[in-house]
Amino acid sequence: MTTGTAPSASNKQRVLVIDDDRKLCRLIADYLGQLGYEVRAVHTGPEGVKAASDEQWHAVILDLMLPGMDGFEVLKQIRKTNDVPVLMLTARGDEADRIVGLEIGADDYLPKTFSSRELLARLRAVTRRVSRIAADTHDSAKVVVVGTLHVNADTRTAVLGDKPLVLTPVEFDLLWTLASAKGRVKTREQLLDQIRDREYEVFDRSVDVHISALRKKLGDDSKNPRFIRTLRSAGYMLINPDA
Amino acid sequence: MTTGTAPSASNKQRVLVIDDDRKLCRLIADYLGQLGYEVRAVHTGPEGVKAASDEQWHAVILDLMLPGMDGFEVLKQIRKTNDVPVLMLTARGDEADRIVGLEIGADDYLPKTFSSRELLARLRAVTRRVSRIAADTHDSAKVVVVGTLHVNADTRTAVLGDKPLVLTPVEFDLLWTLASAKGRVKTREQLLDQIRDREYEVFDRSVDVHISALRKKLGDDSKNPRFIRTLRSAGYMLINPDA
DNA sequence: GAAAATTGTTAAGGATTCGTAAAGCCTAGG
DNA sequence: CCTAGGCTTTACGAATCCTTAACAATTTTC
Repeated sequence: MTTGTAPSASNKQRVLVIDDDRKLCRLIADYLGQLGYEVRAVHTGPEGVKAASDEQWHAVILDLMLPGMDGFEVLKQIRKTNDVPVLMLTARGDEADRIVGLEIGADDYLPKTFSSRELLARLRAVTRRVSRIAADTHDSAKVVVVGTLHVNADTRTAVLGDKPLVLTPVEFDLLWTLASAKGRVKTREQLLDQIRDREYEVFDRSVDVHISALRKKLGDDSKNPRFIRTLRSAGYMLINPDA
Repeated sequence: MTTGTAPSASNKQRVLVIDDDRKLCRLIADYLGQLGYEVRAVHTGPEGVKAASDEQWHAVILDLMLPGMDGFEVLKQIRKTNDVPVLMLTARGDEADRIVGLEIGADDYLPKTFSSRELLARLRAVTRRVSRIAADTHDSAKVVVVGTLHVNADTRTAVLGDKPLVLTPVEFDLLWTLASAKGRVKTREQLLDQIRDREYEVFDRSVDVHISALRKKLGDDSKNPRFIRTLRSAGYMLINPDA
């Protein structure tokens, strides 16, 4: 019996905040953290783009006024690889910005002077819309992209560049599990849990063997991996090679 | 099941406006009309609920201040049968209303003093994700076409090329289930759920047997299938042979 | 630097999964 | 009660592949 469709590792909603105002970040993180969200804040545009493409998020909160790379540019970069819902932070009443933002693919905006309740309401509205639509179309965005690697849980296929990979069932489940947690470690125990209905014993090497096979098919070198990194005495992690 | 995302006869975007302010309705209709939208306005809550459930809309613009039935109630009624994107019209700055609206299922709001550009931007933002995702899933269609195979749920018939297929009830249900999820895996459990009121046990082979029968009637070779592909340890998938 | 711990890799058989034929079983209609 | 059609179960062969065991390579510990 395969699980295969588990969308994410934990069931916490993961929110990425991109804002150079650390105080505001802290505020948001505290408030959402209390409510059971998992929040990470980064403070520059490039960091934000990287985080958005390296890991899986349920929503992104993006400040339009960033030093260096401007918020619109960040949004555009994110949209190149990602359909994650994006909430823009704009100055209250700055209608032009909001319009441009919405037109290039933001999902909503939040006035800089938002109340915590409004933040929560908008976050919920925006993620609800996504899940509602996903439920409607029976298409729960089951694709994860990591660099040139595309993993599709609907068709259970993986494509590297333009070459489809021929994977065994467990290899695919393993890759999917790693992909939906890209940028975060997965222990052997978690992996075995997800891909197989089996107890994990400390001397169990089967995960290692499958990883080895996977790496071979990915053209990955275990000593200097582009995709699957080993974290000694911890587990494995799928990483974004262009970073 | 209604969705509000189904394409209408014309490819015009259809927008329903629910507002007792006829002047404002006219304004919206004119502006959106120029841009190729098809707009209909109704001026009471009950009319709005009826129109929303009777017809397919791409978006609804809803005034919260309605005589008689209040806007929130209208929204709740609509949400009972319908997932169409809803834009609320609220007084500028009335944060409490906006939050309540978002919480009971609105997708966005529009200040009463909106500019035409902002209206358009929000309309687009709200429908963009829907159309993006729903583009290739005609989920209310009663006919699915896969290459030369046509499956019709209304008549419960399937035709391959010009030859009608003679299917047993379960075979048809199975084919229909696969057809309405074409291009995506269905597990044996899901298939059994849909076609039969029966528990799935791991040693249950009846799905396999029906698939085998279906393939025979489809002239399909299980090792190199044109229609029904086996995904080992996962399930079955209907594929488009010319793709 | 040696020993211990951890991970990488390979190859082989034992286990799983699947396709399909045939037998058994159930139900509706005579 | 019998029949016929259809669904499920059983059985077995074939193909695939998962685990285990063994050894090599690497890193950490002492």
